[in-house]
Amino acid sequence: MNGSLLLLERLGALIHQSTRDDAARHGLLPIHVQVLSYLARANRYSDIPIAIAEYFGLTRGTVSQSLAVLERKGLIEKKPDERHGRRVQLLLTPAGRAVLEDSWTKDLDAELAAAPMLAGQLEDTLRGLLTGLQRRNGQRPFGICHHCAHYLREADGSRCGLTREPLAEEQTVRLCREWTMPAAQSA
Amino acid sequence: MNGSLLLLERLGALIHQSTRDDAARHGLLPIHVQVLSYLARANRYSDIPIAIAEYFGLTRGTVSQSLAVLERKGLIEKKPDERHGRRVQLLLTPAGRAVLEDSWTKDLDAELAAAPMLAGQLEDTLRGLLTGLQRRNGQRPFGICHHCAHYLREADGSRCGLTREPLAEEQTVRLCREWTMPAAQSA
DNA sequence: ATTTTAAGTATAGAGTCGATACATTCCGGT
DNA sequence: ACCGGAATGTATCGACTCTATACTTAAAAT
Repeated sequence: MNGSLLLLERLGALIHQSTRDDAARHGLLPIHVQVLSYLARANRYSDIPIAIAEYFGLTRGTVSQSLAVLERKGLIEKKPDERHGRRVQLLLTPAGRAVLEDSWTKDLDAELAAAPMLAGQLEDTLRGLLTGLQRRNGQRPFGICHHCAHYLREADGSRCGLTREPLAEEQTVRLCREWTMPAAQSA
Repeated sequence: MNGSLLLLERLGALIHQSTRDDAARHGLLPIHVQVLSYLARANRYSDIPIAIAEYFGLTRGTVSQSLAVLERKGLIEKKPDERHGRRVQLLLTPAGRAVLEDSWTKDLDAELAAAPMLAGQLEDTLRGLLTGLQRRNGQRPFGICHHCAHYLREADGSRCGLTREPLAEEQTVRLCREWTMPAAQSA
């Protein structure tokens, strides 16, 4: 029995609570803010409803309704994808971006600065927990291109080996639902 | 900007998601399981609706409704408190206890065992984060008697200096909403 | 060309959650 | 003993989540 277990459970509850407070300040619910935060960090393969469903472990129907609310409030825009008939690209509006400005993470940041632990070590531990939990839940890991098995560095930029498309530098630091762990670090 | 920030945000989302999965297995929602888990660890000063509202940052009305659901499903019982006319003591039924048996924390436990960090160090860091977040949210800290400023060790057992009542040993390891940090460790 | 899969939507039902109003009990001071 | 406020719990309304189910349409596989 690990003593950190109850602490992590409580920490999860507090994080959820802080997110709820943030959301309430804008007349929203936690999942709304979480979706906005996700979209602010998703690349062009991942700013679609199905990716949100996978990321948060929700059904497509649930996500569809939450997105309708966000669109009605003018926080996101739906843009049909010409190349894939059925797909809808989700874009943050300036108003949507503004919601992310004041966040509980400011507080967390301050607390972390005072934490009596090496930052890198804590990061490694948390990353390990995340990866493990995701694997156990049968979820996609949602990493960034630079550390992806499909990432190809080329003479004049980079390319995704899965879609064969060139990648704008700005896209490669965003979350991707196609992310795959390279063989080298498959521990 | 701390790198652990996004990790903790994602970890919070995953914890919530795991809790939702656990709850769904019993036809419940996350908050239901969280309330049951809380009641399993609350002492006799803290197994009342108002304490749950404080612990999870919800209004009394919201908690009242969730408790009605749990009672209707036979997972808790409400027992009027003779000494305090209006208060209601909340007790887990065997069925309620059974819900807590299979939990995502089993997975988390396994992951923690493989974590490349000293258990005590991680615990200290997490405890610091918790305390800081709670203070920033203006919440009660909800600790256990053994580390409480009101805790009095006596010849034949122990006593709560706030209520003047003697404490059964079994009660002193449970969460208490009256918990106060001793001056010595007020860092 | 036909089937299967993927992606999104629509709808109904249970329940959360906040807001508001209300009832009851306790506790303070006078 | 009385009054007023604080604490605790409940009732009700409205917006919304979330699942389940059924339904579309487009892409992929055979």
